Amino acid sequence: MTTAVHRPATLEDVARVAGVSRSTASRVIAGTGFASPAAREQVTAAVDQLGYVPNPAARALVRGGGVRLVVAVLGTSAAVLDDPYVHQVVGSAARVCTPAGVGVALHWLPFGDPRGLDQLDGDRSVCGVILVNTTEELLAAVPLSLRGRVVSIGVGSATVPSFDVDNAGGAEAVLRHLYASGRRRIAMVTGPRWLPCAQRPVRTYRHLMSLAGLPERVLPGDFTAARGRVAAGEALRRWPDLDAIYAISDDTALGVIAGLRDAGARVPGMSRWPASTTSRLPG
Amino acid sequence: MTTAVHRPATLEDVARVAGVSRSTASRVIAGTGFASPAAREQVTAAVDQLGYVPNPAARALVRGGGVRLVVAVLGTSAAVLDDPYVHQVVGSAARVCTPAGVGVALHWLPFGDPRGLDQLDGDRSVCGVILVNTTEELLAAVPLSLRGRVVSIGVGSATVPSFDVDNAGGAEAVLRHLYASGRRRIAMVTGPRWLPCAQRPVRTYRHLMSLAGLPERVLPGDFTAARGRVAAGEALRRWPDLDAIYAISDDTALGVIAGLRDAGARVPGMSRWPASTTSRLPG
DNA sequence: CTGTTAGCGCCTTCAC
DNA sequence: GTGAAGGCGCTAACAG
Repeated sequence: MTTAVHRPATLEDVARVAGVSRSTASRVIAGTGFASPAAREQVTAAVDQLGYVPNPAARALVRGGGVRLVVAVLGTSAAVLDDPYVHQVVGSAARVCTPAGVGVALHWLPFGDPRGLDQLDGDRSVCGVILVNTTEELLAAVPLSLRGRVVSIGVGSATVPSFDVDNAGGAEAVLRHLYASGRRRIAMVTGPRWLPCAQRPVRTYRHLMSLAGLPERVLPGDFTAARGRVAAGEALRRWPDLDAIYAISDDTALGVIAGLRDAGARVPGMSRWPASTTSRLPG
Repeated sequence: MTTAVHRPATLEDVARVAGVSRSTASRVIAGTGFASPAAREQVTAAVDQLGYVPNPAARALVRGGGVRLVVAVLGTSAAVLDDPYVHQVVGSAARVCTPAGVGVALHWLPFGDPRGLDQLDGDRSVCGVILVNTTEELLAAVPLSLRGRVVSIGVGSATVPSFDVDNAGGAEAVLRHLYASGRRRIAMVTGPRWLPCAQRPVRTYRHLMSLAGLPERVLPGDFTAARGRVAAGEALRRWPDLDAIYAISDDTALGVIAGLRDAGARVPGMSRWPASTTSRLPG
């Protein structure tokens, strides 16, 4: 029955209501240190009577921990931050961090400018960093004081642990599928040249094509739909007999599909259709 | 040339190096209050000599502001937090909040349980809330002390401002496109029944179908791919002459495509093909 | 214009 | 077992 303006409860309030000191309240709430069953009882009662929620900011301040996990994405422009893949990383991170009172931030690391990371390690509110689109150069630019708080998706190093999805396996599955459905003239739109972990699917592609005695047709991409669209046109021009395009990243694949439609090709199938049949939105 | 362990610089350090007091340093850094050009100069020099970054947690603590923006998603299960749409909201929010030192958190609001919001308003570290999948009930459950810090995507109220995309317009564009490409037996897989803003495209669909003298074929969906897949099968069973399915949400659309392929239908086109031609992954 | 003085909410030694 | 005291890094009044 709070009558006044509902000011969020503080530890002080809890302690007062529970009839104990702040220290005791803190101990039972943080679950650290000793407390008599009686005190414990009082405090927990007070907590949910007041709807008390510890303030992560204050907690982080005194503990020296941070309140933000940074997803740092290397790219040639800030547009990388709009990539669905990045969004998925951020979303998953947010979900995991929320119960711990940790928020997620999104940083663009300009390609070729290692100072971005220096800024992060001067920030006491950062408790961890996830590197996306990691290169060897980026790994080398990780400040010492950030070690132990950084992980990488893709390539890692002795001081930066890494994890990744099975790029090669995925590529193999897709290509075997295309082969099984009869495709024999398969082009590939790659990821950026400078990204190490994007080379794995390319190697797999080259390997499988050579195994099957099929021609290698590689077009450089950059994970964007725009590039996929253009690449599709190039592919059709260079290799008119194409019967499949393997594009890395969902965005690129959608761009490729758009590009194929632009050119009047049918997807799936890649056989041309009469231009007049091409659907278009009403003006 | 720091030799010792690189402890992140504090305002105190900056003030000492600049030869001024903490207050002065604070003023020029926060850009608030007066400061002589000379002092300003000293301080900024010290700042980037030390690589100083203000601590958002400490700042939030004293200012009474928060350090986290919460994206709160209403849904029947925690799985809603994995939705690509939610990820996009979180990603965009993170991008915007990062420069302000604000992190993003992701909360699931169990459908029919309004207490989730109460917890948020007891949390001093929360500076704002974005409601996703908002219903009237949810709007009514927004605590008074949260007013002014909450916005909604979709429906809003007198105290909760809202914004939204043009659902109806999007639906109309898609349906006109299908019509223009010759489709006349178009089914629709909807969003959840309980979500107000998901009803708009349904109304548009019904309206346009009746305008064109076409049959209404509506199947309930829930934004998931799984439901889309099942719905596609149902649609084919109930209306074997179908020549298009309009699905709301990308996930649902992908599920529908998968369901159509399960049933041996061709996409795009929706004409059946010989089952033997159906591609499948190699074991 | 600048420095001094109080805290923000919480945790963590310390005595008791 | 418990309380009192100090401080995390920063800003917002105040005096000078």
